[in-house]
Amino acid sequence: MGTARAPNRWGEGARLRADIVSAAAALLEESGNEDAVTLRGVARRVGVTAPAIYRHFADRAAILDAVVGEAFEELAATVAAAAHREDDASARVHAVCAAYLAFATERPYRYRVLFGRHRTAEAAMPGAKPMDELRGAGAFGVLVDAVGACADARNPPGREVQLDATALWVALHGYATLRASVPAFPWPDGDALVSILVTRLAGVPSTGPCGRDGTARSG
Amino acid sequence: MGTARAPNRWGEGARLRADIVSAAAALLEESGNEDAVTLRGVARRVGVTAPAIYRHFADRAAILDAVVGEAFEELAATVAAAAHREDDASARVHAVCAAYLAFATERPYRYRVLFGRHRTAEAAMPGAKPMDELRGAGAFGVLVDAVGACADARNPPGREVQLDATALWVALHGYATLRASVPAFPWPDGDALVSILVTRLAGVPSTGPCGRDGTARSG
DNA sequence: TGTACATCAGTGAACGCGCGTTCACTGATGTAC
DNA sequence: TGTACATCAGTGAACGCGCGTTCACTGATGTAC
Repeated sequence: MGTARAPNRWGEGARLRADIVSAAAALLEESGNEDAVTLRGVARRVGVTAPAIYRHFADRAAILDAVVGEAFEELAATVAAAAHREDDASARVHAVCAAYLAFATERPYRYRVLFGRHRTAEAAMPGAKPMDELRGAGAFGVLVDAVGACADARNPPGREVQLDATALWVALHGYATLRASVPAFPWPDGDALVSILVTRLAGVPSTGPCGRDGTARSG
Repeated sequence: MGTARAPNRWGEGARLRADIVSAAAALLEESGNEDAVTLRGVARRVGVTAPAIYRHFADRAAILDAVVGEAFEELAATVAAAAHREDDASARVHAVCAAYLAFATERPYRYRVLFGRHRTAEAAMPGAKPMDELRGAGAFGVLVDAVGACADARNPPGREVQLDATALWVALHGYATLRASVPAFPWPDGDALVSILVTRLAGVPSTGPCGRDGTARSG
């Protein structure tokens, strides 16, 4: 693994930084374990000796922080793109949720590292922060906007958009992680469960009038 | 840490096994990290040398498996007890969900190890299993029964109990893990979110008639 | 055009550490006769 | 009641390993004069 690599030329040292983050993300995706992403392993993967990492990152933790930051940006970009593709408010909520779940399904460990870390410095900070200081605020904001637009369009006023969006997010996250962790569970086919979560939690119709139920399970 | 310990007497060697599992669970709860539960760390905690572990466990992984097995039993017992304390069908669903979340809140890392492990031998098995072969089937069965009894009592037929219970479980899991991972998020006060999830996903009223909304947020 | 020097991007060797696991052993407790 | 032996429940030393990190260094590329 990790063929030797010619040194970058003057002024191009920053390329190694990007390669380190990519290698760390790939290692995370393959090992499925944050602790398996070692500094030496990343160096091997990139084709560089271990001390070379220190020119770009203060320590091992900084590498993982960079992976997390990049993953948050990817997630936000993914759901924002899905939102922009849909004009209809209800369809947009469904599309955003589908994109969110697709990200979690296709990159399960990258997704996991976003919200699955405990005991980090960030998680240890007690009390609420303003939303815009939270990593992940971008993706959540897209969801809030989509749910809000849908509420404006057809729901009675008084529904609390932030609360609805939070409930929906929580449910999507649970589905994303459990489906990966407990694949042997008899999950319903297709997107039956997603439809139920979206329609019931955000008050968004799936098709036809604003009903409570999602598509029936075909089983 | 780990004061020296007199050897068990003849026939009482099994006591060490129980102590090992307890120590491993405690280490998990304190470190917040499965990989931090090392065989040597457990031995230190128990007050025994490392090789003594091998009299009771084949290897390090077997210790963690035992912790997981015990945690699944604890969770099932907790939710079953909550269910038995309530006669009213709707109140029972709420009580079961509250007990589930309380378990996850009070023992976050023990909870996390139940459903938060990826790439285990079990998780790698593709395809669905019969429910009763799944670890965690006990706790989930309690939830299904509670939701089912509530549906019998007041909901129109045709709602799919298994599907409703799955949606509810997924949402509870998401809430339990996210609240621990992202404490800085502006979570709604009290059990507003839980009420919403229970009432909307399982069709269970919180108080009064069978409405769609949970208790309003006081914020 | 040449040369001394500065800077960049990394290498190679070494450190101390804790880990999982194996091995031969020890001392206390029980059992057969 | 005594004694030889078996079993149990562990100990102590050692192994090879990969880890994060530090240190002095090398060779290529640029710049000042």
